[in-house]
Amino acid sequence: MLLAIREQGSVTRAAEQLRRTPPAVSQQLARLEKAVGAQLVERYAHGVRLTPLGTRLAEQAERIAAALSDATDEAARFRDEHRNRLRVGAFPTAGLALLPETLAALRHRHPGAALSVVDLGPAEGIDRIAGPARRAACRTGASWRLPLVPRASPRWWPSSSSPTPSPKRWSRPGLRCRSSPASPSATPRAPCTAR
Amino acid sequence: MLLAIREQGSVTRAAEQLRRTPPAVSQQLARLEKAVGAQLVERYAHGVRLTPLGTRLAEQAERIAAALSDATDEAARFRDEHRNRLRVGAFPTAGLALLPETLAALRHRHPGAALSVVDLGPAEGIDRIAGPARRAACRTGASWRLPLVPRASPRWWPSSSSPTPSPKRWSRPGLRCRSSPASPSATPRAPCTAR
DNA sequence: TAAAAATACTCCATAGGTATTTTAT
DNA sequence: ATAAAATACCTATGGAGTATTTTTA
Repeated sequence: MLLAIREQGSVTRAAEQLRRTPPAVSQQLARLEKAVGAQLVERYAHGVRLTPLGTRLAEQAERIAAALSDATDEAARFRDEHRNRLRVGAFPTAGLALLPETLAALRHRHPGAALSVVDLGPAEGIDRIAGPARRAACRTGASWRLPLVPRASPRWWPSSSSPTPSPKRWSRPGLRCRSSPASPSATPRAPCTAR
Repeated sequence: MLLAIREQGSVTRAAEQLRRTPPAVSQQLARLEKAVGAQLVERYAHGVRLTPLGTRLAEQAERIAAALSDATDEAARFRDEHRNRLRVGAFPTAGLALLPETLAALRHRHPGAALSVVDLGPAEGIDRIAGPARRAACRTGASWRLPLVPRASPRWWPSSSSPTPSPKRWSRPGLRCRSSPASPSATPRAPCTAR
């Protein structure tokens, strides 16, 4: 507010700039002056001027505002860089049975995440995870007839022993997530999951 | 609070450091995480660790806190430097008649000012203002028998024409003050005043 | 006299506290 | 099982609004 007052040379115009009413600005200013213990502005005919101390404090306020906006920028940039994009591969049977609640839980834990699902046969698609393109982060699999042959990089988790977890526990934390700096990957309670 | 959490590695201990209860800190943290839109800490057995984004934001918070404390230091330093010390010289008759309400008004306008009064004869004491020592900022005088001989630097204001100003106007703004960077000087409605 | 700023007051949003539940090892 | 964190709920401080008065030129 001090910066707006300095810029506008008037409490009323500062209030306009800040989308506030003049008394709000005037009262904030009064509180600041009380806290500082000295006048920061002096009135004149059509507005208000900063005193020497007011000017100094306004310069400090500039630094504070800059640091503050740096922080919000930083956070926004970080969020952009680490936007969660998760592609899940699943064969239809498993996908139908497991993915809805898994995805629901994921959405709940990571509201901003961009989730997508690709349809894969039980055996194919490991390359999508292990291969250089990394076209999927996570997939379902099952040792049914074809033995799964994990290559070097994928990691496997066994499915949970409880086939139907209680909705209470499931609703929020049922989904275990292992965060990695680049992209968090999830461990749904599926027959078998690879990343 | 983020800084305290980082320093203590625990919400509870951070709360102790901040003289708050743990839920207060936890809720602030939750608000910040909601505002940022991402987790800033992760729980473990006996406390909490900052996430990478949390760490970055804590570093920004350090800058903000530094700027903030710089500002308060600056204000305190300014106040110390500009502590208002005002020594008024007056000859007894004028002092008795004029100084009480003058000083009361001064106190009202400058609650932090250190006011003092020295007793001077009508003619003596101009040196105290004009001289190199500047031992007084302001004095009363009168063209009674001895003509006043202002030297180079003192400035003179004539007394007010209204001998008894209304208490309403007098109480707050009746005293005109001319602020100078070093030491404000006042213009009481006195027979004659020099600075 | 006319503008802008400062007050008086009222209301509501939000920070913080107490009591309780959930989590992690 | 235990210590810590998170939640639910409540209270109260204080920021902002409306209406009014005071101030400055």
